[in-house]
Amino acid sequence: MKVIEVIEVIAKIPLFIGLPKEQLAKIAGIVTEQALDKGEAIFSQGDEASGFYVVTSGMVKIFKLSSEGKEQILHFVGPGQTFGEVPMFSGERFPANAEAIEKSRVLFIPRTLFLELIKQDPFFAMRMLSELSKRLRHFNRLVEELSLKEVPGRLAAYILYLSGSKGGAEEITLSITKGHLASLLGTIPETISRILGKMSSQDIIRVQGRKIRILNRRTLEEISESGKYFL
Amino acid sequence: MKVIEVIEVIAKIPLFIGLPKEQLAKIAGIVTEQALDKGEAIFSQGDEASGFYVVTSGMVKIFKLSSEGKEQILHFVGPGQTFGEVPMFSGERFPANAEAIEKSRVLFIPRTLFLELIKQDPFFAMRMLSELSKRLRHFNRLVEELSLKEVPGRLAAYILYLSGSKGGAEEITLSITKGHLASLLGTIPETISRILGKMSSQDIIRVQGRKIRILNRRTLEEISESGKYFL
DNA sequence: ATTATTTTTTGATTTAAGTCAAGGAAGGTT
DNA sequence: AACCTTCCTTGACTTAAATCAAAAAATAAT
Repeated sequence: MKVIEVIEVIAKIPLFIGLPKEQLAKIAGIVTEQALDKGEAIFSQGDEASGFYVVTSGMVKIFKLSSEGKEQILHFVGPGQTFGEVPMFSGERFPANAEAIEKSRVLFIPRTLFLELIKQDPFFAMRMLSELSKRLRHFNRLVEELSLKEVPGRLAAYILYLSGSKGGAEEITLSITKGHLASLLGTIPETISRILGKMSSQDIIRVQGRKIRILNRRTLEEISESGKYFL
Repeated sequence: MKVIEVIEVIAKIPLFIGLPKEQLAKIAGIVTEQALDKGEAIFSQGDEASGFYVVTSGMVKIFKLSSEGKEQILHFVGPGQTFGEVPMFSGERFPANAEAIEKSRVLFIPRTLFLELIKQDPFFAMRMLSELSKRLRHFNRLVEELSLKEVPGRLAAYILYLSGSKGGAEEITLSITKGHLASLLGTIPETISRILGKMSSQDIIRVQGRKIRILNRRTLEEISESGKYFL
């Protein structure tokens, strides 16, 4: 990857938006690129967090593993998004695992560089603050969904969320497999399959592969809000 | 509450530790105090976050409400601890409810004051960064416990956590009711009661009111790690 | 102390969702 | 095309935990 391309990528990271060209060029000179095959691990729970990552292509999953090997996916990270900043910032170890779920490329930004940036531009910390509080809100939502609702409610909320982030689109396309979706919602593929099947048979949605078309938004909202839906 | 007392309280808040006396005095001149009865609401989900709070006495619970009124407690806040900074910082609305669970007193610190502080001392933002990433780690843990483990595992982990925060003490005392504990662990009082009963009958712990004595730490750790325990 | 209120325990029952098992569908590879 | 994975669906069964109901215990109030 050329330096110019790297600058283009990092200039769009929320953390780095608004930085002067000279600083961006400096960063671009230090970051290293990594090519990853499908299924390749980037780091594991407990590893030293000596820097953080930006996805330039592909898709990375961040997940925890129970002692039996059952995984709970915390989130997926796609192009332009970053991961690993929080433990990097506090100098801790990574609290979760990261793995590419398809052929991907990531940039690695070392901690030392980051510390220097803060020294040079104190308001740089402000942007970081904003990012962290966004993350907190996201976790807040995750906790709410995992504990307040039953699986159909979580699934309905997730479909509406995807639709909403596209301005109320009637048709959405999953960027992940249904198995991954299951883990993201804290359940298993079989359960997701059954609920999607039931919702289809009741003409609430229409499912074709990874495409989901919303036929009855009202009902979907009810399921999401009340959490009640009988299989 | 006298100004001197207020200064003493806020000087111990992680966010304000290390600030010069003049700034502390200035803050103390602006904060307002609130006395709360048991069960009194401080703010509700959706309210404008025009500032944040510090508990000076009593206990406050932060919780979400499902549409049926079932509550999931996110955390409890005791003397010296703060709540509401995250939405205050990002200028959002409160994402949860706050309510005193006993007679309490809280200080209110307005957003405007906070913004001025950042302007005057950019490194003030650094302390905030550190605090936020600690919160994130905490949420991380909560998500893990809610989704990776069954209820006995969560309870075992919670008991060990309380013991651990007391340097491995064999006897711990709950600062909350068992009903609140249930909600905190994403379950109901009956289930907590049954699990504690079973653990007692197997001499893993001994329960007397809100006191819990650990008799068999090894087994407790196994339940926490494997998540397996049969009632 | 006696009443009232909140908290905790116990038992019977229901239910959502997990497990196990096995067949299909889809996608990629040679 | 035929092959091989990986992904998805369906069915029968099991189980952890929620719900419902009611009594006992502990706290607080008068």
